[in-house]
Amino acid sequence: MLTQRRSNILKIVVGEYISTGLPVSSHTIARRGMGVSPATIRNEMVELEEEGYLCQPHTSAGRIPSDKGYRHYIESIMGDVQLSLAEQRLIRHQFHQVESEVEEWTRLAAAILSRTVRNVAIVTLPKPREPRLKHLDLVTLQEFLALLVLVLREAKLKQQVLTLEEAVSQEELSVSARRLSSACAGLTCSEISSKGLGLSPLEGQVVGAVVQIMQAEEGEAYEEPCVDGLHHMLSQPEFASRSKLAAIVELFEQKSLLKSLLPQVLTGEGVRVVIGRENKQDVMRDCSMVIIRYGIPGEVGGALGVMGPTRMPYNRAIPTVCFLSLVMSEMVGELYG
Amino acid sequence: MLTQRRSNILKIVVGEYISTGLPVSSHTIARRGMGVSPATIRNEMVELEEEGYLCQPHTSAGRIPSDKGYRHYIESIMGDVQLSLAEQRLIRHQFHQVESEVEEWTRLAAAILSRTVRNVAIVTLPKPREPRLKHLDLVTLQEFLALLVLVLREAKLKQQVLTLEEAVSQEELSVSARRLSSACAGLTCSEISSKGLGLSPLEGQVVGAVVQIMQAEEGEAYEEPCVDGLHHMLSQPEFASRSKLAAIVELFEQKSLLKSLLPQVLTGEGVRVVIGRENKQDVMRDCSMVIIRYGIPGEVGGALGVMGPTRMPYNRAIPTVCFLSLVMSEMVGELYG
DNA sequence: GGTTAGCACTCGCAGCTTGGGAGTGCTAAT
DNA sequence: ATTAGCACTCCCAAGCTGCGAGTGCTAACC
Repeated sequence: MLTQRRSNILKIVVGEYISTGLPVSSHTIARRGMGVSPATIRNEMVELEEEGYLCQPHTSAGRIPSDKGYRHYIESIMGDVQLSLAEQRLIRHQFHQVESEVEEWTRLAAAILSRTVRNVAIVTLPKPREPRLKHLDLVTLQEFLALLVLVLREAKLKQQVLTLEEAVSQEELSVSARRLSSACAGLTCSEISSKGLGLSPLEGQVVGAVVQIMQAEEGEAYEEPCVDGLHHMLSQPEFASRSKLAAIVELFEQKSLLKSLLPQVLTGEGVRVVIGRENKQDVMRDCSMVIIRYGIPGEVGGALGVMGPTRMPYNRAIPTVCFLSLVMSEMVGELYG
Repeated sequence: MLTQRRSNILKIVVGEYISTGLPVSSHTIARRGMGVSPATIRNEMVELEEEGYLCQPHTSAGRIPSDKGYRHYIESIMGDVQLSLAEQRLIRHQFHQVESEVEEWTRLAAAILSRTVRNVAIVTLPKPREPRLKHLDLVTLQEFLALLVLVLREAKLKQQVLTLEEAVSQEELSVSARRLSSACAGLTCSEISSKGLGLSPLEGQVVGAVVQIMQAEEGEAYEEPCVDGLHHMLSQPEFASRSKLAAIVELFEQKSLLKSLLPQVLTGEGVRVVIGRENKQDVMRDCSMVIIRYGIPGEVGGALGVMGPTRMPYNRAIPTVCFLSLVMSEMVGELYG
């Protein structure tokens, strides 16, 4: 356990380094109002370094926090920071101004998050545990072409163009659509496929397509998430080197970070902070993520979070992420009942 | 008009500079098999520089093409390059492997384009001149919540959640939906709003929402386009400086380049190349774009193109962009009849 | 013992110098 | 018109240097 004074020093180092990006000297700390001289602080810093909370970029430079230092700062020093009420109101207000469309919410959440934390925000669409069909419809496009429209339980639309065996009128399509819609409403993909229905060839084709779409939906981990604020991250000095920068941009373009971001956040509730080398990927060893789930547990949910250099304003990121999760959960809750 | 020899020299300078990124010396040109000595070439290069086709980064460096040099290369020297038949087949094959969904096509086109040209590809979704309603449907979500689903002429879906005045059963919703759907099918936004229909309050609300959505659709220039391959551009040496790089990334994140990209390409058919300072935006004064329309003129269409440093492989970019436009036009044509 | 002033020492960094090399422009000869 | 020869320019990387920030150590102090 750290003494009170060391804890204070660590706090100042983290705070100062996060805001300036420069190694923090004993003088700076002394000026930030501990009642002792730089020399004393230096002695303490040696201890902090030996215990692994701080490190030096090189001899005769100031100290910067290590991953362990950040961790301790977040867990034991920072405390339970909250967004101010004014900020909370502002965010709520912005959400109420936007039309009630899920995709808009995620975009808005990403925009707010990236702006307040000045780093990259990632927000996935909410995904239900198991998609259920709500409604289906068929619309003729051309003689042999029809559009199959699915509405899933969570007000989510899917579409597919079907090439028909023979010309079918809109009338006939509507009849089939109505029949299938009422037969399959509320069912999951497997329930639909196992259900024996007396089917016409057309209906068989439609059901086949429905099952295929829903299976795909079920299998897919998440949709492509909404990403915003990449430029914030790229302008950080830690990405001065071309290679790091290219790696990060590529990471975001391929969206392959989903594969790693989501499994991490899926375990457990509450906000999760992954710092530096705790990340699985090597490219992210100088990055941190603050991520959280939102939605209704066991029902429908998504993930949102912010990513940036380890030198990230955690005391802004964590409360913002938490609050956005809360708001998004409420909005999703309202929609899905 | 340029003499044959100067034209040859320009051709070599452009080709060489595009592939290496280094100023091209008279020796290099001489080696690339003109039958004359470097000294002769130097004399010619002085002329070319005076006429504005070449420039020198500094005295005693080789020459690089100016914007005018690139322009002349593209218009008079490069000729009418085509993608090889093998490449054409490969691209066609990839398009046929993907499901028949417009969004997939644009994504695929962007992926192919960015990969072959090794620069940023931008592909918009096709947008019809004037949206027409094809079909609408209403689905209950909760007691006072219904989902309005619109199918527009081009197999495009729109959705909106409606908060109802009173509880309405799915039965009633379906009846209204059917009524409105057949009444409004094939109409444009203004035709719908001017049409006097005997409407229940519910139907009034629905029509209001329909008109609003369609107006928005009509007003919106383009949807957010599909962008791919940003990392290619960022790894080019011309974006070594942080400020340029940040400006470019921001440009793409804000998607504000739409406002300039699209008006440019909307005028006139055929491929359009915008080189360096010909670009309106200052950030793009070292960039070129190769852009083109696709779709059915006057009916439905989008834009696609590639953007990169002025030192761009135009002899790849132009044929690829043209061919993709052709393929996309065919696919759109098949769908929209 | 904890604290602190003083001081020597370390190290990065920015600025300067320097030598080499690539490439040009000019001139005179072919 | 072409070209060899040559002086000249200028970039660039490498090496050097002085400066300043910051440390660690030691000895004195409370």
